Amino acid sequence: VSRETKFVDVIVPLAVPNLYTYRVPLELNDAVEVGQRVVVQFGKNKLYTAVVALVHDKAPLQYTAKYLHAVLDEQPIVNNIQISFWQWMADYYCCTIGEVMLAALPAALKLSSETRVLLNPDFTDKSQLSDEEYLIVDALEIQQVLSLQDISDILQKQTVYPHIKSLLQQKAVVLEEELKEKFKPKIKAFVFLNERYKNNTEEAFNLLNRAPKQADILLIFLQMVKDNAHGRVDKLKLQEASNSNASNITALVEKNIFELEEIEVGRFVFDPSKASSSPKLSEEQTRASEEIKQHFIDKQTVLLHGVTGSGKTEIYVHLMAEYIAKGGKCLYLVPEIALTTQLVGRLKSFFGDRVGVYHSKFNDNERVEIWQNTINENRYDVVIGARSALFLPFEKLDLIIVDEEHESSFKQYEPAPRYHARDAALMLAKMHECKVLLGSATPSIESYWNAKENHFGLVELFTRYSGVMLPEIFCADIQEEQKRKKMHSHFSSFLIEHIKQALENKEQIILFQNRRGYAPLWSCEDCGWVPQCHQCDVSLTYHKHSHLLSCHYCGQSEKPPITCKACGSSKLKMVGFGTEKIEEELAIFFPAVKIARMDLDTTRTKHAHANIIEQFENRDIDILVGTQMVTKGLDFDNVGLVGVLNADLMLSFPDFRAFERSYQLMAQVSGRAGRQQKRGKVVIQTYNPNHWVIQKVMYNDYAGLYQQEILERRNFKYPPFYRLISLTFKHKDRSVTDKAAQWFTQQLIEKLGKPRVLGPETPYVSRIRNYYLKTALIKFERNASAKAVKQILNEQTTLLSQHKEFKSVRVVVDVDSI
DNA sequence: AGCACGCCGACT
DNA sequence: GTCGGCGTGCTC
Repeated sequence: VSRETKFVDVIVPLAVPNLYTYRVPLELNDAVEVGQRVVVQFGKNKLYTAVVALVHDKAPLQYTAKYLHAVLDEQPIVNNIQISFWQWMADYYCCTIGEVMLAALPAALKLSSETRVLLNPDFTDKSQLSDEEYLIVDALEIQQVLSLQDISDILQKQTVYPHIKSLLQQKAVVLEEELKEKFKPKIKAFVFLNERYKNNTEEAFNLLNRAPKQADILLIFLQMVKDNAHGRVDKLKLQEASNSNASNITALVEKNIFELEEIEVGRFVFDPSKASSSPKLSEEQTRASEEIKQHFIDKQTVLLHGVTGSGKTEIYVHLMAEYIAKGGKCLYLVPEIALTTQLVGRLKSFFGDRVGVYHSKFNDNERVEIWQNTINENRYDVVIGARSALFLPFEKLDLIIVDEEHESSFKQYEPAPRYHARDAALMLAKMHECKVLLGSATPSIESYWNAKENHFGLVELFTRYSGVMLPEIFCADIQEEQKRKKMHSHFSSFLIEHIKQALENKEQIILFQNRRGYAPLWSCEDCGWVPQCHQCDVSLTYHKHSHLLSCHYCGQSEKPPITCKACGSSKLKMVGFGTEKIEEELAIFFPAVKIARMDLDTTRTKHAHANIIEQFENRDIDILVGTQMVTKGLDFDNVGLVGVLNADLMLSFPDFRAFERSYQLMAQVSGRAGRQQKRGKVVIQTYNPNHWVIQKVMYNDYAGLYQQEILERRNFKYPPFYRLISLTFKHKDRSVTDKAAQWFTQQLIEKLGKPRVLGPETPYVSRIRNYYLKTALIKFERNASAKAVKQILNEQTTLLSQHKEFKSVRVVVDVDSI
């Protein structure tokens, strides 16, 4: 044991800005390492699990450091790269490293203490106690242990600490902080035959001649164990197979015929690797894969742009297999929603149990298991996961794949860290010195620009893999049909006709209605025109209470026009309709048809999403109505028709990405149509069949979309030419929020210059849980120093927290907000 | 995030 | 008068 006094700087799991220094007790000197979890007392008496970020010998000068309570791990559970990655994320996304740690660690690794109140056994004289104190002591005599919440319930009061404090002084009670280890390894019970009866089963059966059920179980056991090298059988499976219960088996154990063994098993038991070789690539795919490798020679990142159905997944698998053959490790990131059993199954068929899967629908214990398996670096060759998989403790990564790179769900909004997984992956790759492959059928404008500017390598695939033709795309002109009175509520006769046809052909149908279309827009009933902001290139949003149209970005507002600026009609009104309504109406038009809906409401539970997909695959559903969910990662082989119910609603969403997103959604959902032998059809309902974005969709012209859109982005100062940081101000008093937001933006304008600051603006939802909201936006040139801007922003936030009128106003900072 | 301290209204 | 509510500041 070394004698010198050590100190550790730790990350506490709270939204506090700094690392905190603790003194290491001498006896733990050799036990403490960077990346381990330690127990520290932080504040009055709370214990927390902190992670060691630095071990050093410099005693703090300003204060006396507290001692560490304990070291939880023998080996680090977090490596140095992760700590740098956390720090980068905190700096870049303007949050605390504690918040990053909270997001990074699976909950079961973050134990925190609960204060427990116990009676002091030496305490007898209750005469001096107050009424409340008496109540507490009384309850403790019955229950022995109480939590602070229990006491609060008993007293029917919020404030309990003063009473506890008084009881402590009178030595009536003692406090205890209990830390609970939350991770429980999964235990499985196995049954095996007692040695004595191994070669003499007859004797065992003789013992059971008056217990037919048990004899039955033994018989089934013997059958099950036949092709089992270990001579053991899963207790639950035996129970199931013999249709018995736990006590039947216990009886056999008591008779010493069976023996029980409890074994810690992984939660993820795969079939043994099928060791299938990597997939056969088509000529096109081989070319793409070779190009990717060529680019990797001098580029860290490659963008793979391949139309839907071009077989990007096979290319990923092929590439990963090559890396793995050289001993490499891969991370495969997908949007949460695309992480379907279909995809995971495909990966497992190639890589067997060398695949780890990590996402938010796993429970804590499962996540800790993957975490620990990742530390044990040879366990997985590939980890497939949603954005949080970035935080796994990889020792060394060689390839990161970000599939559906354009997906906005890679960006986390709430809570902090508000990070974008694709962008964070690029940084993580830099730290691991590894390669990144971004893949999409409809790349984000930013990524495509990066590729065009030679920051990324670009590889494109224009043909579909299996020879399936790209679908035929039609427009249904809503305006035209309205004139001829042929619209049936939300359905054009054109679409209805195609639905009928598809049903007759026994083909399945997907109808797509964008939920984001719920943004309240003011729109012309005759031509679909939506008022636009003159300086921001976004649609104006209608605010009912003020009866004003206002811009989400610059905050300018105006009165709704009386007549349509496009066609002169006076039929202007608020619009928006959702999937539920569509499903309802559809059931009226097609009463005999099986219709299902897939959106956030119908997929809340763990397996709901998979169930709907399975039903659709089994053709138990004829028409699937859904939101964006239906556009993601699903491969069905019998979809004859895809309908987009209202393209205009997404085109006029008040967001500078409206066109990009509309194109992506329409292209992705169209990609669902088509069968092996037959070309699929897509019907897009719109007021503006000539809208340039719809035209690009119809001709599958991504390059055209990009060319047009990149001009708009430059003109209106949006990414990739400018970066955005959005600010949200919150306070309980409306006028305080307003004034603070005004003051803050004014200060920023002085420091950053007028054109770089927009707002403040009242967001559409202007009050949440009694907090009034205001928003503002910082826009700055791509080549300006983001660090400098963030520093100014941080200084300004500090000033706000010192301002006597505004100090209680919260500011939420969202960097690269979408 | 807790928890303490300190300031203010509404009850014994 | 005090109890208990809430705003503010600090935690190594």
